[in-house]
Amino acid sequence: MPPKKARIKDIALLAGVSIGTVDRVLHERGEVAERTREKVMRIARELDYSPNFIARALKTSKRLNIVSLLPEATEDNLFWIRHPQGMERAVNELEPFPVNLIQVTFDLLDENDFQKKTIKVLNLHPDGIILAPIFKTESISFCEKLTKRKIPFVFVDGFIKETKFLAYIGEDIFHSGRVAGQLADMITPAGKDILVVNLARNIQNVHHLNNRTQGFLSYFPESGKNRGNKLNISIPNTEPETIKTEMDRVFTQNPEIGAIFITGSKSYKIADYITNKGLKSVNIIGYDLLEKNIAYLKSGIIKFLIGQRPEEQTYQGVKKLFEFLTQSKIPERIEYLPVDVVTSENVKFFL
Amino acid sequence: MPPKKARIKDIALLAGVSIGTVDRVLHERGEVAERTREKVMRIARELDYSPNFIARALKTSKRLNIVSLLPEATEDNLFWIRHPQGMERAVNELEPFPVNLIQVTFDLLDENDFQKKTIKVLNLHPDGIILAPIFKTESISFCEKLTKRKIPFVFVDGFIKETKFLAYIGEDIFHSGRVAGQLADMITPAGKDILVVNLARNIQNVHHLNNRTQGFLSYFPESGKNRGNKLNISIPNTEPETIKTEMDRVFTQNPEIGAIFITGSKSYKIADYITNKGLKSVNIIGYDLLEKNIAYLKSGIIKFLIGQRPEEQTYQGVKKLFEFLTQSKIPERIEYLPVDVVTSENVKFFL
DNA sequence: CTGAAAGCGCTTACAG
DNA sequence: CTGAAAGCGCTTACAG
Repeated sequence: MPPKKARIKDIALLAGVSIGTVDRVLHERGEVAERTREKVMRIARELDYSPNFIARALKTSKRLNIVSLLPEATEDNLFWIRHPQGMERAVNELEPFPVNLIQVTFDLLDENDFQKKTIKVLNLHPDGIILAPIFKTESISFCEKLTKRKIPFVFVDGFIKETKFLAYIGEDIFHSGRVAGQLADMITPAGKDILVVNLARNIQNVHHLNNRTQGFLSYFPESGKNRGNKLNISIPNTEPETIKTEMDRVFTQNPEIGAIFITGSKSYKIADYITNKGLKSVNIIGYDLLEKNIAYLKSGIIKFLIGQRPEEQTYQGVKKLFEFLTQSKIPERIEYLPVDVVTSENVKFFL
Repeated sequence: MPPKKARIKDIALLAGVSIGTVDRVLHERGEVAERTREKVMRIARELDYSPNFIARALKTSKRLNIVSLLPEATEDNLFWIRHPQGMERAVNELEPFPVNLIQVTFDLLDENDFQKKTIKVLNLHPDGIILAPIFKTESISFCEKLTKRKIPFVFVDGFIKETKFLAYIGEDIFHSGRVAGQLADMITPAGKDILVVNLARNIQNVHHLNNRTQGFLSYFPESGKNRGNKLNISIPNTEPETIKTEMDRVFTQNPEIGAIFITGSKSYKIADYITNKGLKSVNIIGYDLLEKNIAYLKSGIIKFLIGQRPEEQTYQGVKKLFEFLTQSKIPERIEYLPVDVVTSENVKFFL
């Protein structure tokens, strides 16, 4: 049995003041004599006072403003399509508590647009923010503003360690690459070569994708059985023509490629190429449960997809902001979500 | 903007009665004239009234009694060790709302003990129950009592479709077997044989394990590349001696076994055998993240473990009971959790 | 600078 | 059978 929770009434009684005064002290609303203030604070601490969250919620129908700033999901970049769902699910679950969710999106390829949108976000008077820090410099300056205004922010998809973020929820990038490496090693004959393809549209992702690549490659010398060459190419855009040219070149020089690892979310572009060429014995491993990737997973061209639970990232982001804002619960600062190994047989559970 | 929520005050006003009367009608506390009752009910429906859960929680400090009835985790059966953690996490998260969690456990091998414990559970005046229906007949009769008393219950680990359960949260048993089949197929040379081992201590599990076996085997004719024999044995107990005898016999008759699938959670017992024999090239696939299984996963003897999120099962069980009991939210009746594919590289995320 | 009072929406005990 | 009132713990506006 935990000791009965102290109420402001208890504090008031012990301090010999009214509950109004206690409230003024607790909320730092000023207009209180310094001596009174100190006394109240001391007693509150002694009683280990924390406000009754339910009573507070009943009284103040003030809605919490949670604002997200994430890339817009476009025809060309569907990775971001599931993030909103997680936030909406969280708000629904919180239901009787009034939470406003305002979703602001920016163009994944345009720093200027991001910057414009950060201003828009600030004008919305957010109580808390969910942020994907795609553009590093711009994100840092935005985060500094947030810190100055004491607006807590949660990172998803990646984090910038130089900022004072409340929490990061997402992938352990290097390690997810390692998992992919292990899978490639398992299903590829030991003598075959392995190709890593960086399909980077925008330069911002380079760090991210490099990290995955490093993780992938790190598996082999330490634990792998594969003895083939490890090749590594970047394809500057995702036009079928470009991909064909680059891939043709690689395959001409290295006919013994047995597996391809694509570090971005567009494995299906490479799967298109492999299908057209009729290269049946090449194992593809990629990221993210985009519709087109899943189609190739089911047809067997893609063997594994690594999932990073985009929906779960934003779901937990909203929940953690809520708990911090309403109950001062401090979350785990860095929470790595599991690296999901997805095949044609278990994919249905992840949708 | 949703329309403003109706309060009992609004109903009272429209019905021309006091809020006390409205409350009596809403709570079926009787002592209300039939005409009044009907009028109040009609207006409540028209206004689409639902109680303000927060105000109710503030007023009634009645604690909710959630009781779990699960097998006891023993030295010999550690699968059940993580279920309590999920429930405790849920209760913590619900925190400001008063929830009592009482955990009752029974002996996994003893129907009589189970039955005794069901009586104990009923005496605890539970508001809702988390149940693992290991013993079918006994579980059915217990569930009937619960239904009669209008006590909602949630199944984990398995469900009995003949009962009126509120929800099931757990594995899709057949399909998880299929996933295992696919993994075995991927990592085993096409010409090798594949062995399925049923390590069943208690007969109750047979249906469960058969189901996994069926799922496993179903993969090959439809989608597999493996052309070897599929063997299937049951080992009646887990004594090293027994295992050695049985396995020796199988290997003598079938020296070309390339993979072993263990349908229960004690793959480590088979891994012990394989290690002692020095059979390096046999791939083991098993279930559940027991410590000993994980050790073999890390050392490479076990290639894959299938995870069924035991902690998540009970976590969601408590949350769903809570939401049903306090807010009448009806959950998805059958919720299959993802079949987790766990390797030595991603295991750390699942612990 | 401080206190007393009203009220959030509901539940409960009491008076009639 | 019905109504009026008190109170859950907090916040807010007002009076002094």
